[in-house]
Amino acid sequence: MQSSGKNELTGVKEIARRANVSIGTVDRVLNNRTGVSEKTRNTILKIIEELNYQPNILARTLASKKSLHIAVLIPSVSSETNYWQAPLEGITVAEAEVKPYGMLLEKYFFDQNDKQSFIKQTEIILSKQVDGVLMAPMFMEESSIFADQCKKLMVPYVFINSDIPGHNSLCYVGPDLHHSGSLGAHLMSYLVSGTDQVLIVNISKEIDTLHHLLRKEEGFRAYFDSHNCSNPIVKIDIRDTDYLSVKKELTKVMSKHQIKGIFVTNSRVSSVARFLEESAVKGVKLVGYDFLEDNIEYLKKETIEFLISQKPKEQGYRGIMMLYNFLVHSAVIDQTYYMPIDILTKENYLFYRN
Amino acid sequence: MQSSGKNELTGVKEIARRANVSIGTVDRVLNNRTGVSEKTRNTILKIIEELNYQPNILARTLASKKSLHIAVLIPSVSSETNYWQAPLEGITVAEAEVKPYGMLLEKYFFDQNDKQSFIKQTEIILSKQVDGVLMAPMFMEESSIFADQCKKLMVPYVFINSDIPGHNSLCYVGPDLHHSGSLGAHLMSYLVSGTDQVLIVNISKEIDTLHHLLRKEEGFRAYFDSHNCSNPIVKIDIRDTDYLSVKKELTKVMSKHQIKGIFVTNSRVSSVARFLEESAVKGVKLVGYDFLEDNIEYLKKETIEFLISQKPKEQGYRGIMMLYNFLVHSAVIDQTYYMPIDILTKENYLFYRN
DNA sequence: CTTACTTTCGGGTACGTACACGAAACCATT
DNA sequence: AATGGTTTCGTGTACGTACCCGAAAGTAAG
Repeated sequence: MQSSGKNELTGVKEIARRANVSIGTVDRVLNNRTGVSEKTRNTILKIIEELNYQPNILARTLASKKSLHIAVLIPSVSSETNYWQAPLEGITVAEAEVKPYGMLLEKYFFDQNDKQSFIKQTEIILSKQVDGVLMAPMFMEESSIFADQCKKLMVPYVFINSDIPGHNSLCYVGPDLHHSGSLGAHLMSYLVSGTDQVLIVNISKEIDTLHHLLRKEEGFRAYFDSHNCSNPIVKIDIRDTDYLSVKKELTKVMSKHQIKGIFVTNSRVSSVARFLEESAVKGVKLVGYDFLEDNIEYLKKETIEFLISQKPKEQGYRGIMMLYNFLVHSAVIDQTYYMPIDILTKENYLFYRN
Repeated sequence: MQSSGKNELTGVKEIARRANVSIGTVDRVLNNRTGVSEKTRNTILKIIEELNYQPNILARTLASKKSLHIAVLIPSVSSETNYWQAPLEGITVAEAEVKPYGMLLEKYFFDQNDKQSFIKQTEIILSKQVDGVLMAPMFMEESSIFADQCKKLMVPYVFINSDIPGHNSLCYVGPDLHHSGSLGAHLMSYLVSGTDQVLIVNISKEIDTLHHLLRKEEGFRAYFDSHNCSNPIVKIDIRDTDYLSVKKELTKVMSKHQIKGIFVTNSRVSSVARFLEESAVKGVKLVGYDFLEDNIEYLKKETIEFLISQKPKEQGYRGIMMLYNFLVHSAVIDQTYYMPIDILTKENYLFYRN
């Protein structure tokens, strides 16, 4: 430890000295409060400019007994899928990091299969006084309405995991779904040969979330088109997420077609893997999504060839940090923060960081 | 903004009140300074325990006019390779982040091809009074000596990008070279068929850095062994890094063997790609390392099939943050922080974050 | 020129911690 | 008991900013 360079003439005190006023007046200018004549305000402003004054955040948040309240609105971790565990963890890490700097998080969870639960939570949030919102806009319509209400209250909000374009959120943190699907297709192209049939599987109960899956499907098809692969592509939507339903649908389609590769557009890929294993199907290559325990098991056993993951934990972390940097450091925020599209294999999954 | 929950009875003042002493005494205990009787020290310690007291970092660094001085010792960004640009960027980002909290970085660069320049810089660092060191231990011997000197001075040091095991550094931040090589092999196995010959290329001038490349080669071979791939593996070391030398060596080996896949163990893969293109060789699949502009160009043109990258920028960022968390938050640091092993393709490189 | 009222500003205290200085208490010698 | 020395502790000030209160200056009306 060494003593720092000292005698750097900076801070409100120096500004006050130069402007020949008290620090109180400088303070009023800085926090643009009333009670300063236009003349002195200008001289002070000029001096601030000259000095390139940067307020000391430490002292600021120490002196200010205010806290920033952030509402977090994401799906609950259901027994059906624990995908949202990861973003929640990222949010919790961020929480610990920003807490000493005066940011408090309040978490609200909703049921992915129940729009009403979402609406109810938004009402609660609106009744409180919050300074920012981090949300997963799963339900298009309802999320739009809530976002608009936030905008009216001048409360910045960040979308996470999936986007609703056109609703100028402070930022979107999440995957580029189209390219994500294209990458799936690229990987698949290594696994099948020119004439093999390929199956796309969408497994989702809610129409709203299905919409996101369709963007991946588009990307997938786009790759095969632009690389003039002539593989026939079959596609099914499975609207019941339990294993038996999945099994039934897959059995049907697999008997009808000679499928050599399957692309599952979300984390439910483990159900498909289970099906392949149980029915002892050989030679079918599987590509799917997300670093979940179930999926990794099948990756290890090489039932799943590739998993694509988009750093769900970091999505949560970044989302909070965006709000933090905006509200505390008044930083300029990019409108979209696309997550990297990560490829997981048997060899590298051990080193993966969500 | 809302006012926070207030009247939380915490802080030195509360401790002092409960222990019936002044805050000065509490302060002495907290910073374990001398001048406190064993008895009162124990009562204060107990109260601190009970309250689960966490010192306010803001107030602490505000009141303390000390700064932490960190020395950063990494290769300079040469014209030959700008790999170290990325870690430097990460370090710079971290610098901006920790500066308001009283941490100052001093950067020292050395020439990768000149051990003397490394030694000279370590001497300068030792002559200054620093509180921590982040270094790339490229030269085995010299790095060991420097690390030992740091240890003697009780200065924590973090290794970045490559490790020297057995030198209990505070932490190693970087890739697991063996697994990295295995992944290269896995990817290669998709690109060649059972009997094709595969070429491993090490391009490096310095023996010391060559050592790291050998760890990747081991991993590569290990994969082929454990998956009983019978592909014949050829290997060359190229000790001159300029293009003409690379071209000469490659021409020789390619004419002698029927090579179908090439694995380049570091970022020099673009030289090999250039060779393939200029000599109009077709049907040879190329896998190599690092998200560098030259490499990406060839990835786009599909001359390079896969690039493996290990977040060089984040390595720099994490390295600094390790020291920050250790020195400022006195956090417990894991001994190794392996970076994820990322796979880059034509489809996903756009979204890659170093 | 008062009086009353508004605008503009300075001084003081507080946030939670670090650290220097000096006061009080303790102990051991004469 | 008086002296000197050491250990133990309390008080005060500082870090850079926020915010309150009241003083000074300015303005308008009588």
